[in-house]
Amino acid sequence: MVTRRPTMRDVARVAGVSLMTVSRVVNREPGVQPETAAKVERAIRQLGYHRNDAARQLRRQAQPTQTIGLLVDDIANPFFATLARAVEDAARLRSCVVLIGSSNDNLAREREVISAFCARRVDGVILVPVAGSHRFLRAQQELGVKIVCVDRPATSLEVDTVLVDNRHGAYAAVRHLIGHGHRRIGYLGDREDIWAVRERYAGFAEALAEEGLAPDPALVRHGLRGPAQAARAVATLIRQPVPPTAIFATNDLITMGVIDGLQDAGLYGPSRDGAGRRGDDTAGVALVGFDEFPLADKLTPPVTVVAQDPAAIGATAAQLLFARIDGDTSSRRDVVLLTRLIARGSGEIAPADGSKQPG
Amino acid sequence: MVTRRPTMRDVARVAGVSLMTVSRVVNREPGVQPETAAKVERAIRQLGYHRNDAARQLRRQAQPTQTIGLLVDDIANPFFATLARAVEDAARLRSCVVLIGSSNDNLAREREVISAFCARRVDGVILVPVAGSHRFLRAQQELGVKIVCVDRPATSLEVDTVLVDNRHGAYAAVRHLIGHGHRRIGYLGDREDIWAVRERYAGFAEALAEEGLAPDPALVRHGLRGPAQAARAVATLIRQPVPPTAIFATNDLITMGVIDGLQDAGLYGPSRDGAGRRGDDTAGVALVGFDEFPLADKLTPPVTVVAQDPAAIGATAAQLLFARIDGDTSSRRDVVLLTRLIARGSGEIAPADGSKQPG
DNA sequence: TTGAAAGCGCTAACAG
DNA sequence: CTGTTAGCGCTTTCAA
Repeated sequence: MVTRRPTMRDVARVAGVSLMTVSRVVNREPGVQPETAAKVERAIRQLGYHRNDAARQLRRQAQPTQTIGLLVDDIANPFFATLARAVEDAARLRSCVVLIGSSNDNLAREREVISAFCARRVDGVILVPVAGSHRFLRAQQELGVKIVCVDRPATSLEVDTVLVDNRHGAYAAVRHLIGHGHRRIGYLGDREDIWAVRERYAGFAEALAEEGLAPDPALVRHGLRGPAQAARAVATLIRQPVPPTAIFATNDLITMGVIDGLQDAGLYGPSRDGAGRRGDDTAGVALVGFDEFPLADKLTPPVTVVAQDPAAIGATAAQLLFARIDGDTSSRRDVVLLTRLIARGSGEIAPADGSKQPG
Repeated sequence: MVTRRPTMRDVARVAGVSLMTVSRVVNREPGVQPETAAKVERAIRQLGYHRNDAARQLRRQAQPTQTIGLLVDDIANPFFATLARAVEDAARLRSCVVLIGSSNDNLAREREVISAFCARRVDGVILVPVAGSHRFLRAQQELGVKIVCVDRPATSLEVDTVLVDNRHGAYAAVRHLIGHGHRRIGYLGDREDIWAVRERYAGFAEALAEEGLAPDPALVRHGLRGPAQAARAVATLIRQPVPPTAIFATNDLITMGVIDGLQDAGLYGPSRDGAGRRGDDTAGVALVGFDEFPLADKLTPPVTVVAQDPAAIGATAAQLLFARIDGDTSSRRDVVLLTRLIARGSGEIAPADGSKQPG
């Protein structure tokens, strides 16, 4: 049986007091006789009354709704899921609730979801901005919705931003491979319209340049979406006349795809006597991937990665956002968190061939 | 600069019409002169007007808020993250937005989060119920909040539920190990107060019973929370005088911990010449885990699992919930989805010893 | 086709 | 300490 929700009026009637007294009790405002309050409490319990926050919000105008939005690329991705958890934890400490959405790297969808968030009057939004212009957010910003960008900066938007040192992370990864004797290093990257991806490519190129090398177009693949495409791409790379001896992958999904592709080719796995289906006497291809991922340390060989800390990113973003919601009007802040190279094995494999051939 | 949000009144003034006309245009109601509508549209754009859904809701009473809540154990867990994504996708098709929360398997926290959801007048909640009584949800249910339980049934609550065949999945896993010659099978399980865990244990016991065996207390560990505890537990199991030749793990996190523990003991990894730190000449311990997880197929050996389909679970739950929100008042429905044993290698390892010793 | 009035559930600002 | 009045932004109802 669905009953009408009891209102303060109902509670007031039952308790035999005025509506205002109920309001005061409900909101724990001081200055209510304990006995009166007790009567009201009793009525509240009896009726199963719960405050209607929407109505409350309507009246209290500028007051925060204690609701924020979180828009990530894909909440099913462990990286964003961990980030989301950190945001949620921070929000809960403030009795704030989190609306979640996945943009799927699609600007129209991002817009649509943000719109839905704003229609519910969120206090703020933490956003992994997709490529393209975010000018449409300006309007919301001017209406007081606080915005923090994460993972990538938004174009045409003055907002706090939390990033990691993508370029240096990629640089360190490639230096690491170079340090282990590699000269022919393949690059498998996500869509170039993603800022972080461009940064990582720049780091890749910078490390090569230091060695007097330049990215070899035959060893570079852009625009990979997901593991399947990465697996196919790596398969073509290693079938070339002079294949790469090492691979740099620009994110977790691509790294997983690369492992898949290399395993299929017998170029990833236990060092000798493995069931490699071809290239029996090869020592395998070295691999460093951007992004930590579950079980990276459990593979054979364990995967060397450039790790970001998604929980720290989420917590930082939440901290910035709530500061703004609390009235911080200082100029825009950019936070850059460090990445960390975790050497585990896959990145320390020596080149299979004699190496040292000129770039 | 933060401006006051424009209201319908503002739009009406600018457009030179009445507030009601604006309302009609905003809600695409028929019966407005195209020219009048155009004037209003122009004013709306000029002012950057957006409808205040909270106020709208207030007046439209019983109408849905197009907001649902999703409460999982931990959104950072890939299983729940994937489920969440499926729910979100279903919601988006209805312009419905999703509030997310993690209960951390804590009843008080569950209550708190659900409370926050209901204060925002969600139309419904998809819930992974923690152990304990959920009677407090009855009140919300009577006020019209639809509830669907997922992964575990809720006690003292009449609600639609989406489950998987936990018992049979576990049974199949253990039969599989028995079929490969194992008789001493270890059990590493999560907290017994979780319904699904009890079901899985029952399936484990049932498979053993068919073989005339009973669970050996020395090989059974309950109450494991997370990979670290599982790793420690497996370490003690295998140090026993007569260790298990195979392990059944009741969820993804425990499976990962087991792999960790076994790797440390040199009992998991490439079959020979591995860098096993002890037990050099052992063939390793067989392992089947409940739950699929990323990279399970990439480990050495690849991990045999009983897979659930979290996306299907989420989609099913969303379907049930939205049917209720749309007015389906039929009696409670329980959906049970099948699990699938995926043999990959770790579950097909033969017992290290001569085996065949009596239970 | 358009508009005026009333009121959803609540709180701010005053009275008593 | 408690109550009255007005009104948040919108929709419902009815009248023009």
